[in-house]
Amino acid sequence: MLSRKTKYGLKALTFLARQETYDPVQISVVSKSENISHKFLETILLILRKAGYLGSKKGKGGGYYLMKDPSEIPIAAVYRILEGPIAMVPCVSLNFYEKCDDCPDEQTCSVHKLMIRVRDNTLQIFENTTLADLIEK
Amino acid sequence: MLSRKTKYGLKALTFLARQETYDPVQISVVSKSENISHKFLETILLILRKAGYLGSKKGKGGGYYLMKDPSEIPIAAVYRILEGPIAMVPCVSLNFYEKCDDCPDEQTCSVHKLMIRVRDNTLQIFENTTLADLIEK
DNA sequence: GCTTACTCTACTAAATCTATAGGTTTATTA
DNA sequence: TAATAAACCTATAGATTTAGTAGAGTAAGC
Repeated sequence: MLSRKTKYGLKALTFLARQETYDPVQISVVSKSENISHKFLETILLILRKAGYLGSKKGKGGGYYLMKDPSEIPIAAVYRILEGPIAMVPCVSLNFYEKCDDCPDEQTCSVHKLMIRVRDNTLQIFENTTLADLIEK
Repeated sequence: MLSRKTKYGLKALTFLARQETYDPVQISVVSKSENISHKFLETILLILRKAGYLGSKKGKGGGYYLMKDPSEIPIAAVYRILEGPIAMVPCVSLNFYEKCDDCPDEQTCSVHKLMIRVRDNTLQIFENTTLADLIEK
């Protein structure tokens, strides 16, 4: 299941990518347009800013804006920041690898092999899709 | 993330599928071999039995056994029983469809389109992989 | 009728998710 | 320079889910 955090984050990013200019857009404008709680969106945008995808400006006329071209923001990156590992089990994660405590041998684990296939497939989509692809009709 | 319930369920099923005969295997045998809490596995196997994939026998010499040939048990079915929808958002789920409360129009939703692609890919793997495929080395 | 092993209901502890509250900081503008 | 606007930050609360436990009940076999 995709968390609301990630879903809202993606929606907010596409909203910003759809703007004609990259002038700052207020949180409240995004939150109203996309039906997202203002306060919740605040924390999400903050995370994306700290990750370097958004810039912000304080005070009147302030808001958030994209720091990169949408074509340079792969979904995989956004997903990892907001949701965490793309893999369904930590033992097949490339960026967040962890050994399963119950599994003595990954090589012979049936779930492991299956989940590698799922990861490769999902990864292929997430790495090769960028924000720019999402804003096309 | 794959829940432990599903992971344990898949491991238990492959364990049963690897047996030479389909004589009943005690929960405790499976739980020890696969490092799964006995009581937790109990509830998982019960679910799989009620779904028709396992049979059980009570009393001495009792246990669980497969009701179908491993090649007739697609991973997708097991996943849906134990984990729920394969889709990452309910609005792209085939079997558990639900409208998103925040989204006014699915046709123009960028997340929706993306998640349909992910679902199709994952589904393709889960539908075309059976228990029989998992037990091969 | 005793033992074995599955069945079933209910419960709990911990973690995670989805926010919300409320004050702080910074920038603009009148 | 005072007022205002808007992001920044920390903490926390409520709901839900997960993972596992407890313990009594039921059926099968010897």
